[in-house]
Amino acid sequence: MRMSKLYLPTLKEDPAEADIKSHQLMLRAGMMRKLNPGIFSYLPLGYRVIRKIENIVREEMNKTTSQEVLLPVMQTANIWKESNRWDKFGPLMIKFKDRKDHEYCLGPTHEEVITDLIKDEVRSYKDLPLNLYQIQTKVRDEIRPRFGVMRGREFIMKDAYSMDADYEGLDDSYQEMYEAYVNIFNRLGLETRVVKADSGAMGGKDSHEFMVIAESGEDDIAVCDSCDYAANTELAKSYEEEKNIDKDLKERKLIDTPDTKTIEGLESFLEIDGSKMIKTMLMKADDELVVVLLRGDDQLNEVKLTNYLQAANLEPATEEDIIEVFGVKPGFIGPINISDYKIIADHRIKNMRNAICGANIEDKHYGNVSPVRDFNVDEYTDLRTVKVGDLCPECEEGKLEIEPGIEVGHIFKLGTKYSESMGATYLDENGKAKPIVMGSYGIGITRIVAAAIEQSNDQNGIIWTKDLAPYKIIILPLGRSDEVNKTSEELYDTFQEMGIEVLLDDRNERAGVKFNDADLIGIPLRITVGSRSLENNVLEVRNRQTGEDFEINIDNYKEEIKKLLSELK
RNA sequence: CGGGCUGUGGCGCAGUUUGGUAGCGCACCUGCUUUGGGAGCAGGGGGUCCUCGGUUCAAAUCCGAGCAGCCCGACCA
Repeated sequence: MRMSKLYLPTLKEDPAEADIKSHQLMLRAGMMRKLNPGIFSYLPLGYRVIRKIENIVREEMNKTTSQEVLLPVMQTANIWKESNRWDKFGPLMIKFKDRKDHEYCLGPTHEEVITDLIKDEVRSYKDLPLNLYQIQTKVRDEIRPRFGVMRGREFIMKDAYSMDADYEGLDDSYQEMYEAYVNIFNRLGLETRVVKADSGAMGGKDSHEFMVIAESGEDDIAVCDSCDYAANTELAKSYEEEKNIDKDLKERKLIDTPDTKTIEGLESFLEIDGSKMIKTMLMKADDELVVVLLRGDDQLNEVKLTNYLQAANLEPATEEDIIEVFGVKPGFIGPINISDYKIIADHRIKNMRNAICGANIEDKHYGNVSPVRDFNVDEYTDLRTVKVGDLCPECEEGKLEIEPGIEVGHIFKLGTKYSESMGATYLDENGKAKPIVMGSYGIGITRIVAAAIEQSNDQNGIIWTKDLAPYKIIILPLGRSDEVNKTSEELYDTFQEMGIEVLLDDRNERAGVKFNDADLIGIPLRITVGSRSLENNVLEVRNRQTGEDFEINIDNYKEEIKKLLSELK
C-alpha cells in the first residue's frame, strides 16, 4: 500500500480523552476514531489488525469441531423472556420497539439465539455433539465505557456454543475449546494466564478466564507463588486460617469512641489492629436485608456474597435501612442483639475472641466481644476478598500474589440453564426427552487489539508482533533523487510479488515525519532507502521489535529480508 | 446512578479570578528556500467560545437551568 493513498490520520499529541497507552496509541496511530463513548470506527490500519486477529481465531476454531455461522444482531424480546433474562440482563441491553410495537434488543450475547436456533433441529442424541461459533459485533449498554476499545458499548467478539447430550460430553467440548484457546493466544503472541472465574450473568458451573497480565487491567488475579492455583479475586477462595485462639473470654465492656465511624479511625483512636475488630455491614440482596460480618482488616467480596445468596442484585443498604435494623447511624453498628435479620459471617469471624465491634449506640463500641457468647451467627461462609500474602487455598503452602489482568477470553459450562428454560431437548437412546447440555466460549477480538498494544509498546509507539502487524515491512524513501525513488519502487513491487505485506511511504514528507510515523504504527521491519546507503550499495533495515539496525547488501536483499522476517517474534 | 474534573477553529491548550467583542502551538492552503529523526520565512483560510435563558450599554468571562465528554466506584469479551 502506498502511504500517499492510505487513510492514516496520525496524531503527534496524545488526545486528551485517552489515558491508557493502548487507547492513546490506537488513536494516534490512526487505527480508529470515536463516534460516541465506547463506540468506534476502525480505519484501514486498525481494521487490518482486527482481521489478522479474527483470522487467527478463525483458523484455530476451524481446527476444532466448531463450525462458523452468523447470528442476528437484532433479537426479539421473546427469546429473552423465555430464558428469563429480559429483566435480568436489563439495563445492559439496548432495547427498542419496531413499528408494530414489538420489543427487540441488540444482542449483548447469543445464548438465546443459538438455543432457539438448534432446538427445533436437534432432535436426537445422534445429532450431538454440535459446536457453532461466530465472529460478530456485540452491543452492550455498559454503565461506563472506558479505556477505548477495552470496555466498549460495541465490540467484536468470537463466541462459540457447544451442545452435548450429557455432562461428560460437555467436559469434552469444554476441554476442546480450552485447548483451542491456549493455541489461539499462543499464536496471538499474548502472554495469558488461565484463571478460575465467576460465571456471572451467564450462569453455569465451571468457568475459566484467559487473562493478559497488564498494568491497565481491570481485573485482579490471585496467583499462588508455589503451586499453579490462579483465580480471579472475584472468587479466589480464602484460606480458612486457624490462628491461635485466645480461649480466655474476657468480660464485655463498653468503650467510648466519639465520632469514630471507620475501622481506620478505630485503629488510630484505640491503637488496636483492624484484625481484632469485627466489621458489620448491612447489604440488600434483592429485597432482603442481610447483616454481614467481616474481620476489620478484610474487604467484602460482593461476588461471593451474591453467589452465596443466589441473589440477582446486591447493593449496600441505605442509611434509613441501617437505622431501622440497628437503631443507630452507620459507624457504630454491631451484631449484638440483632435477631430479626439473617447474620452471615466470614469464616474468619468464627475464631475471633475478645474483639471490638459497634455497640449500636452512637459513639460507642464494645470491647472483648466473642461469637456465640455475645452474638449469634446464622451462617458462616467465605466472604472476604483475598489479599496479597494470604496462604494459598489450594496447596496451603505458597502465598498469593495479586496481579492486574485484562480478560480476553472466557469459557463457561452453562449446563442446561438455557435448554431447559427454552425447551431445547433431544431424545436419548431410550427415546426419553432430555435437555441439551451447553457450554459457551467467548474471545474479545477488539479487546485483544488493546491488550496486545498494552503488552508491547515503547515511547515511540506500538510494536506489533509479526502475526498482528498490519504490514510486515515499511519502505522509507528519503530525499527525492530518482535513484532513491526507483529503488524504492522496485523493492515495493518485489515484496508484493513475494506476497509480503508492504507499505511504501511515498508521501512528500521529511525524513523525521516518516521515521516517527513508522515507529508509531509499529511495522516490524523498516527499510530506509537514501542516497547515502545507495552509494554503498546497501539497504538500511531496522527491527522495530529489537531496535537493531542492519545493513544488507542490495544484491541479495531478498534472502536477507526473508531471514530477518523469519526471525521476528 | 453517586463523586470529581472539563467543554474555546481538526488536535493540544491559554484567556474566565478583575465583563470591553478571541488568541497560541500543531495541522491545513499558497509561494520561496530546505530535505537522514516531527523544517524556515512570508502570506492565507477556518471559531454558534457546548446549549438555552437571565443580568448588563456590553458576556467566552457573572447568574440559573440543561446537555455532552473524561476520570474514580458497581457490569463484562
